[in-house]
Amino acid sequence: MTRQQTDNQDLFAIADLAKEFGISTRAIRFYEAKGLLAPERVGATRVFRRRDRARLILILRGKRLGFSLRDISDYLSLYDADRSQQVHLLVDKVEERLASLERQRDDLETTIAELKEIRELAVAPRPRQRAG
Amino acid sequence: MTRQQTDNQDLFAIADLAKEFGISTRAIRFYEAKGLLAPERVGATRVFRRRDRARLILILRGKRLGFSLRDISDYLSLYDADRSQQVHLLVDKVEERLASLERQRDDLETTIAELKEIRELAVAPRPRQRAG
DNA sequence: CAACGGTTTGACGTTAACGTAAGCTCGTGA
DNA sequence: TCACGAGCTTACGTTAACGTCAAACCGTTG
Repeated sequence: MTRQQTDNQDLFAIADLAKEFGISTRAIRFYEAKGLLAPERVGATRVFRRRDRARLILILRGKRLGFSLRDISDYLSLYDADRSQQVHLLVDKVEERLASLERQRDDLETTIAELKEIRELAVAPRPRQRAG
Repeated sequence: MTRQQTDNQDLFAIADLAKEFGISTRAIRFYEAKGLLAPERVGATRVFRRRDRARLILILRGKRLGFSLRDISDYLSLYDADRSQQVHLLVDKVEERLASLERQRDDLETTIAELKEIRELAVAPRPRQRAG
């Protein structure tokens, strides 16, 4: 299967996504095996739609944030929690996630501030060796 | 060796730090093996000072941010880059780090915003089933 | 003196997240 | 027709970050 071009804007081969996001096809299959993706099949061949592509974007962002695939899986379930879940249960999970993310943001801000300070100290005029 | 109490405020046993930060002594030894910590020794026993404790705090924060020990090691070297490094080299590394962290912060902000939206949607009055 | 709690150094086990290679199928172009 | 490229499954290999013993060494306390 090669790139889906003229026929349907909405269908992607596994190699399309791999190339677009700079990951391996193996990784994508792995995400499917872990339940993070669920592409359709034509015969044995995976066919990805926009929805799968969107999920993949979320997966990769989660990875950049340092989350495990397990975490990301939970996170994704918050997205497509249409109405299968009890609303208050969903909200609880979302709140929990939010709290954790905001803690992470604080850590991040602190780290950024510290690095900026290091930078300033480095470029600042440093104490000169006193003669004598 | 038990907790260093009356004698010296500045000395910690491995178990002290482990308990304080809720990690295993194994983990601490592992960090040392990876060069992230370098406690002194009294005989064979490790003795940690405030400096080591401070580094440990940075290590754990790095972990919360999803960094590998390798990354954290590089990061720590920015801190104690007294004057062993060329200033502009240090600044380059710091800038690089900063850029990466700011990208991560953007990802984080996006994620937080999305979760808040999910929360709002969940609690918002949902479209009612039309009779008829 | 003997047991106990804390520490040490191996060394092997484990989990996550893929990498890599083998072997097979299918559609297509020379 | 047949070699090629793309895809599939199965399965073993790899790295990181510890967990989990095991065996041995103090210092002290009953």
